[in-house]
Amino acid sequence: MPIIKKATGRTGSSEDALTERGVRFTRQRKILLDLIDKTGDHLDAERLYQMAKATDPKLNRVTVYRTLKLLKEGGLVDELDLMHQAGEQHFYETRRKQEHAHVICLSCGKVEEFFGEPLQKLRRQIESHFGFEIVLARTEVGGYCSHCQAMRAREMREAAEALAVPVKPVVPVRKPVARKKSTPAQ
Amino acid sequence: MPIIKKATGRTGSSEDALTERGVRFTRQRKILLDLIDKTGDHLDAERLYQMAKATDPKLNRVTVYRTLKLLKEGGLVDELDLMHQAGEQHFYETRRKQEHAHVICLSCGKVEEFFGEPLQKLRRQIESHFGFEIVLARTEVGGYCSHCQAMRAREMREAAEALAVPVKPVVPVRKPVARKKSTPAQ
DNA sequence: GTTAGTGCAAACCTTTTGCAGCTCT
DNA sequence: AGAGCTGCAAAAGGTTTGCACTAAC
Repeated sequence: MPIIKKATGRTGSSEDALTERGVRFTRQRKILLDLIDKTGDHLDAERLYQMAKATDPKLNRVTVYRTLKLLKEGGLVDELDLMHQAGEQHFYETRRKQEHAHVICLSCGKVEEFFGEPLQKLRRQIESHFGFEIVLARTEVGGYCSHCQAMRAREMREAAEALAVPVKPVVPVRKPVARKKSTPAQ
Repeated sequence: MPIIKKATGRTGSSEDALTERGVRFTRQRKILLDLIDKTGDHLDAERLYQMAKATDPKLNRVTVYRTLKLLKEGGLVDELDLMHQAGEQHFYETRRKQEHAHVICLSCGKVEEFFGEPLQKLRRQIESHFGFEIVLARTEVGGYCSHCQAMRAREMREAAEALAVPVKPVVPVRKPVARKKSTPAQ
């Protein structure tokens, strides 16, 4: 398997990061890298595939997976799970200099990014504590954003009133994952 | 879907944690909860299934998944990805009072746990920064343990000597996931 | 002209679902 | 008795692989 050179200088685009060591910067890879780079969002493979098809209708889903694997191994993109909020797929973002945590609202799905010194401190402590060489780190936090907290409180109150029982906190339930159902003869 | 009561007291076993709110503490669930509780390891669904079958050969894989989902939603167990070091499966551990990070060696697969104040500080900062209500948090760190660092250094030196080229650091490559292959007519 | 990359189809692993029958309480 | 749970079979979602062909260097 080819190994791609880690981005060291980043003179301009990410193009410089590839090329060395026999890795080819093909049309397909250019499209995909551009998409990941330019979209601020966290995209998953399927969405990336759909977007890439707009530019190149012949581009195959498999190429998306292979490219993502390459970029991931080369340290150009990071893979996220986002707490599996929407299923088992992975999400991708271009690797940034500054490490950050992802904060996911389990109700509305909004993702916030948190930068802060505890992350650096954590990293240093783990390295010195275990003599560990960190290659990648990922911290994800799931819960409820301020907006959804208010909404949930209201819903809970209304439900309680409707049932005429005293309000009692309930363990939060993750929204059921929207699985695509087969539509048997609609 | 039934909701199970969060463990509040934990007087002895985890049994008290269930029972309320119509959730039944069945033989199968007892077996599985015991396994997760007593094994220090991080088990995935398949391994858990195999181990449970030793006690109850009729226990079905589906029951494992359903039980894990229940325990997860009830906050009794935490789900880990362990950096997908071994594939796409999830790993489980009983929820502990003290939050901790998982440190995974990408070479030998060893998992260490790190407790430390940066984790608490991170949590507090995220809560106050976003007004976020944290339900669960997960931080995973991948890299090389001290043992494997030495090993990799040696291997690299040897490879370099064999090729008679100057030593040059290489981007670490994740070990290929061991996929079960179909054995077409051996 | 080589070597690496692509597309296609088919496999693969992990997890979920539908439903009839069983079992706790 | 009845809600809740289990097992079974079958499906789904997401990802990977084998192979012949194509494109980048």
